[in-house]
Parts: sequence; structure tokens; C-alpha cells
Amino acid sequence: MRPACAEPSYSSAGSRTRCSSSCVSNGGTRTTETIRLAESEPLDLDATLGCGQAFRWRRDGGRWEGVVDGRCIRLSQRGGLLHYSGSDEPFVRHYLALDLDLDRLLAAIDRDPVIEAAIDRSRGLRVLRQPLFECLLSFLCATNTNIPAVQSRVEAIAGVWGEPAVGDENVRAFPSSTALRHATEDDFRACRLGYRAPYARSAVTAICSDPSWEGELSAVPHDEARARLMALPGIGPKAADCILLYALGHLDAFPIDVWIRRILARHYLPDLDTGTLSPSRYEAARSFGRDRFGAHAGYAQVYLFNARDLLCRD
DNA sequence: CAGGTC
DNA sequence: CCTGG
Repeated sequence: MRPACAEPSYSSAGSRTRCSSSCVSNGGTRTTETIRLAESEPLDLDATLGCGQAFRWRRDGGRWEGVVDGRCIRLSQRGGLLHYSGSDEPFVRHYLALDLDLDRLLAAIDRDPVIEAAIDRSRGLRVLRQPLFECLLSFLCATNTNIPAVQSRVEAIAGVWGEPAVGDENVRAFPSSTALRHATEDDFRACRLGYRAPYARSAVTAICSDPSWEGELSAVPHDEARARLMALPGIGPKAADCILLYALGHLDAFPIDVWIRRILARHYLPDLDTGTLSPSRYEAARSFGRDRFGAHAGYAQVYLFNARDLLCRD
């Protein structure tokens, strides 16, 4: 049960647009409803859920199943029809950022042939609006590892401390920081966090020690939020930039992971090619991204990342 | 080795 | 560095 003050604003009346219509099409225990996407609401659901920005989505045939905010949600897309169950339209629209004028945004970041190729590759890919704490712990789990391993850790954490999800009791919600308050380092090791276990434990303690931490982080400006994130153990510049982009809505955040580094080195910054990515080199790459792509550089980052096979091959 | 961090 | 894919 969540306190009323934690209710995000997406549920406010008036968030629906005239362009959408929905209808009940299934008489089971779960009802599947449909959002009719307008021409001005491009969406590539597969790219959005599969690109590695969130870790609790699984493709089951043509359908995606995931857990967000304690609810088991299923999504599928056929052209301009977006089918959903386990949630309501305002939430789905908010989570998928369907209110964002993507065409206008993509036009704004489309500044050279490289990014243009990336945009052509997966137009309709959107940056999700993820719950903060889950996103934070997920990227703390994501250092020096691969995506399947991160998924496995996140699932394990939910399996131990998460409450049964609404819509499917066999699935677990991702726990709040409070629910993890008494989790020990060994508990996190048992979730296969390895050397990240003490970081996770300390980060949870730090967050729990200040009940207003999460709320303030959402209210504070980009640079201040970044500094507060990086003050947590296990959260460096890369993880912080991912959290800023995926959970805090700072669309100018530009995380530098190994793939973005390769792409920048190959097409923009030859000097970035070799050696360790020191903090100052990280900053140089990051500010290059923000300067080149502007206020929505984070979208450019996601599109470049999703086109990494295209942009890194010789 | 893998979408870094201390 | 932990450790799984």
C-alpha cells in the first residue's frame, strides 16, 4: 500500500488526449485494452522495452510482460495499436512517454548523418519514465557486467523482498528502499551482486536514513541530482547519468558506456579510442554529447546505443 | 570478457 | 574486483 503523497501526477485527469480511444476486447480475469496511437505518436515498443534501459521486461512471443510500480503489465503492439493489460491508460502513456512529441524531438537531435542513421534504425524508440529507486539499484547492479546478469540480480532482489505484484501473485514487485532496510551484505551477495553487495547495502542505508532523499532528488536540478547520486557508494558517473535519464527525466543526460565510447571514437572523437576512460575523459565525452545533440542529448544516446552494431562495424 | 567503480 | 552467460 502506497501513501497518497507518493501518487505521481500522471493519474491526474486531463492527461488523456483526444487522439486516443480504448476498448475492452477480452472477457477473462484480465482485460486487455487498446490505445490507438495517433500519427503523431510514433512508438517502437520492441526497441523501447528491449534496448536495455529497463531490466524487468521479457518478451513472451509477441507480447511483453513486466513489472512496474508493483503491477504486472502486459504490452503488445501491432502497428498503431498498443494493447495493454494490468494497468490503465494514463499510466501506460506516462511510462512510455507517449505525451512527448517524439518527431519534433528527433528532428532537434538529427544534426548529422551518424545520428540520422541511428534514428532511421529505430524511430519510435522512447526513453521510459522509470521508478527512481528500482532504476538506481538496477544500475548499481549493472557495473562491469552484462545485461542478462543484471536482469538476474534484479529478479533475485524482487524475489526476496518484493511484495506480490498486482495482477499476478506469482510475480514480485521491486521493493522500496524501506523494504530493503534490513537486507544485509550477504543477502545481496546471495542475489549475485558480488563485490557490489556492500555498495548496495550502504546505498540503501543512506537512502533510508533520509526519508526525503528520493523526493528531493526528483525536485533538484540536474547537476545537483547528479552530485547526490554520485555520493552514493557504487554509483559513478555512468550509473548516475543513466538514472538521471531513465528515472529523473533529465533528457540532456548523456551516459558514456563502452558502446557509446566506441561510437564517439569512431565517428566524432578519435582521441577517445584508446586507454582508460578517466573521470576527465568521461566528462569530455559527456559534454561533447550534450553540446552536439542539445537539450535532448539523452535520446541521441539511446538511439546511438541501439544502433551500435550498425555504427561500430568496419 | 561483460553497458564501471572504489 | 564477483560471477554468470
